This record gives sequence, C-alpha cells and structure tokens, in this order.
Amino acid sequence: MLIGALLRVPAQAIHRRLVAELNVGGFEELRLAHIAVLQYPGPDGVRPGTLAERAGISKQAMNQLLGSLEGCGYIRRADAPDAPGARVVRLTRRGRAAYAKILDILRDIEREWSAELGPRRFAQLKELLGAVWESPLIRQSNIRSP
Amino acid sequence: MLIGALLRVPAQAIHRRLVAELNVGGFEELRLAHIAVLQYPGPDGVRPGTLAERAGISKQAMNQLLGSLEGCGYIRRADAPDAPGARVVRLTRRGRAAYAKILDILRDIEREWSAELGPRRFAQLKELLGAVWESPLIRQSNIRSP
DNA sequence: CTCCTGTGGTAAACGGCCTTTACCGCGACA
DNA sequence: TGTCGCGGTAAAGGCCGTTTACCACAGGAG
Repeated sequence: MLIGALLRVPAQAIHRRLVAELNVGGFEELRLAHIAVLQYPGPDGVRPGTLAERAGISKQAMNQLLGSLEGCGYIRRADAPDAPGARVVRLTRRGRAAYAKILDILRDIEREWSAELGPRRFAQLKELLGAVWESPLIRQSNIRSP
Repeated sequence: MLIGALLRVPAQAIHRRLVAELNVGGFEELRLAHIAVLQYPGPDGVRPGTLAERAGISKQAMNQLLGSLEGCGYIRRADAPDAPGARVVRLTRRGRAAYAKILDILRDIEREWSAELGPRRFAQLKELLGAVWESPLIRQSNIRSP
C-alpha cells in the first residue's frame, strides 16, 4: 500500500463522519466544505484571505463558503480593526457551538483510534504526522498557482 | 493539532502533486477525480461497482469517471468473462503508462518523506497508518448510505 | 412457464464547490 | 495625480458527485 491511499482514505472517513455527526447534532446546514473553515485553529478573528490559504483554496471560493456560513448564522464578517478595507471573520454563538462540537467529535475519534492502536502508538502516529506537517514537504505542494 | 487536519492536508498535497506531475508528464487530460480510479491496486480487471466502493463514491459517479477515462483512451470496458451483464475495466497501453507514472510519483514522494523523517520513522508512519487502515475504524465511516 | 426479486450497469437532471476572469476601494508612493 | 499593490468581492463556467430512474439478466417461488 502506498502513502497516497494510506492518508486519503482515513482523512475522507473522518471528514464524512464529522459532517454526519454535525448534521444529526443540530447543525443540519453544515456540509463537507464548511469543515475547512471551522477546523483547527478556527476562523475567529482571521482574515478571509488567510483562511483561504490555510484551506488551500482560492480567496473567492473561501468567500462563497463564508457567505454561506454567514447566511446560516454561523459567522459574521466585520471590518478589521487595524487595516482599512480588510475584514475579519467572527464566530457567532451558533458558530462557536459548532466549532466546539467539531472538536468534541475529533476528540472522540482520537479516543477510538487510541483505543485501537494503543495510546503509545497513537501518540507516535500523531507525532510523525506532525513532523511531516512541519516539514517543507507539504506546503510546497499545497500552494495555489495565482 | 488534531488528527483531522494532520491527515487531510498531506493527503491533499499528495493529490495535487500527482495531478500536476501527470499533467506535465504527458497525461494532460487527467484530473483530480481520475486518481481515485487509477490508484493502487489499479482498476485492471475490476468491476465498476467494486471501483466505486473502493473510492467511496456512487456507482454512477464512478461510471462517469470511467466514461471520461474511456473517452481519453486510458481504459476500455469489456464484458466480464464470468458473469453475464457484468463488465470489467481494462487498462489500455496509455492507461498502463499513466498508472506506472502514478506509482513512480508516489515512490518519489515516499523517498522524499523518508529522507525528511529518516527511513526508520517513515517506515513506522506507514506501519501505523496501515494498522489504522485495517482496523474497523475507517470502513465504518466510509460506507455510502444507499 | 411466469412472476418477482436481487444484482450489476447505465442515463439524465440537479446541486455543490472550485476556478477563472473581472472589478472595486483604499493606502502608499513616486 | 497617476499607478501600483493589497484585500475583498462578484459572476460565469466547469468539474464532480448525488438523486432518481430505468434496463438486462439470472435464480427461485408459485
């Protein structure tokens, strides 16, 4: 088995489970793409452009997601305090609840994996993935062209 | 950092790099979604429905991908030798070349990661991901509803 | 034999999500 | 005062997956 599928399939499974559990947990409007906005470390106080870069999508795509989330009452966009013309995302009460729910679900998943692999091996897995994350290997390939 | 992003970002980076390198390497028609068909262990001799299940998408979505790949000359669909009415996917020469190219790129990536982490730690990472893969944790969440 | 059901494949309509192209407002700066 | 860059926005188009629906065939029940 090569590294591509080893990473892709679990990532996809986690993604789908997040959406499924959010939908039955009172956040019916949230869809797959919205997770990219709400995931760690959360969008509160962050610029749209920064969020786009984090998610690896264009500013325009992020803007659509933000518009949709704003329409559902999860966030609002406010003027940035420092820069004129810039905006920042603010989580509403509902948005904070959804974000907290996401963290809950992820911690559930981590608990399950930890039980399956053993806590020591699970910690090792996270440590290794963290090392990959911080290496230049990823960033490079995740830059968008324009 | 929670497990969701730790898996998703590298997986996405690998996906994008695969497509980028395929496109400059003589396989311009291949797009992101096509990778799901061509990835390990390859579609040759496999039923469309099985491929759909592997990729975690509907049979219909897989069929569209197969139609597109057939139009570009990467595969053809033949009648299955055993079951009547069933079909199997066959790689053409071009399809085999693309599949080989994908394996090459993935091996390049593995080499780079191995150099970054050290061969011992990289092997450990793959082993741990393999353990997750084989556990019931994933399959469960990757089943499609209908 | 005929009906029914399950399996495997296919087709068309629709919607979500991303990219491309384009534009606006504002400050900096020559 | 032009114009450059930065941040954000808007609209059109395309890719991709789901939903709904249908067809062909085999195997069994009646």
